[in-house]
Amino acid sequence: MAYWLFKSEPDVWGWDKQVAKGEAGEQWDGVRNYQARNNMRAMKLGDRGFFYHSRTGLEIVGIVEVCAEAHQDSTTDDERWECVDIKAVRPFTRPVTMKEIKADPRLAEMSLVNNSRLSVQPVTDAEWQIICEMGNTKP
DNA sequence: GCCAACGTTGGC
DNA sequence: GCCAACGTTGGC
Repeated sequence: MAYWLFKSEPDVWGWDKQVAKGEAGEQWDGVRNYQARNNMRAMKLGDRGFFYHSRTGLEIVGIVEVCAEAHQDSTTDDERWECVDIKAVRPFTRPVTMKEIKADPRLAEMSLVNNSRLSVQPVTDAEWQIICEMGNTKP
C-alpha cells in the first residue's frame, strides 16, 4: 500500500466537510497540475493519505483513504484532468504542524518541505510512521 | 497582503 | 525548442 498527502485550503474544502461525506467519500477535484494528476493516477484502492490544511491551518489534521481510483474530473470537460475519490478514516489525535515537520531532519525530503506548491504528493512508509507518531495517531 | 518559487504559455 | 512573461500557489 502506498501513502500520499492531499493539500486542501480549509476555507474551500476542509477536514470537516470531508468527514461529513462519510463512507461514500468525495472526488478530489479541481487539480490542474500534471504532477499532482500523475500522482493520483498512480493511486490504488485502499491507499492512505494525510489530509493537510494549507494557508490558514498549516497542519496535518487527518487520515483519508482512496475509495475510487482515478477517473474524469466531473468539474471539467477537459479530458486531461482526472481525480480519485477519498474518504475520511480518522482525525489526528494531535495535528502535526508544518513547523514540526520542518524541524525534523528525517522529514526534510518531503515535498511539503521542499516543493510547497505540489498539492498531491507521495509520502514514504518511513515518513508516514514518523508523522503518525508525532500526532499520537494510529497509522 | 506580500512576494518567492514554480508551472504554463506563447512568440520567435 | 528556447526562454521571457505571466499567473498561481502557499508560507510568512
